[in-house]
Amino acid sequence: MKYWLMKSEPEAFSIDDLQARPGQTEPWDGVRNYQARNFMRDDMRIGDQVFFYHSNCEVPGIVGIMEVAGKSYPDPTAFDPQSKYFDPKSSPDQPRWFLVEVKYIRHTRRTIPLAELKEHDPLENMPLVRKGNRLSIMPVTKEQWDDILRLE
DNA sequence: GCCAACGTTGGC
DNA sequence: GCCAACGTTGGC
Repeated sequence: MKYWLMKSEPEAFSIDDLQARPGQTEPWDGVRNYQARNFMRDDMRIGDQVFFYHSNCEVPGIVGIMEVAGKSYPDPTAFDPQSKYFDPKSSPDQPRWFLVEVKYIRHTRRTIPLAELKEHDPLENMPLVRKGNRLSIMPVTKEQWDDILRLE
């Protein structure tokens, strides 16, 4: 089993929004970055554990845990001209963007702020805490996962 | 294939 | 709201 971290702006989609879908999976759509796409398309497996991270908000940080609940498939929002994620270069025949389904597991007991993660030396190699990092989906090692949960 | 211009992300 | 960092686009 692998571990991951996925970012979302809470104004667009928050951990509370995910929780509000009990027993349902949620498609993690709208990712338009090749590296992040490749993680979803090629490396994520059902059952992988994922930190939910709130970005671009008052207190950016880890707010919960979810689980990969469905294998990857082409992101349908890329085909929809009405969608803000529409990409005319992606077609059902030759899809460019992919997503996975996720499901809610739990909130963390508190928001674990980015500022705190940055001060925690064992996490210094995480892309998340490195300057200028914009990757919205990244792998997390088992050691990092356990470390972060100890900060909870 | 280079690289300047532009757009986006996301912390602060 | 600002702006640094970075990815993408397109002219040449």
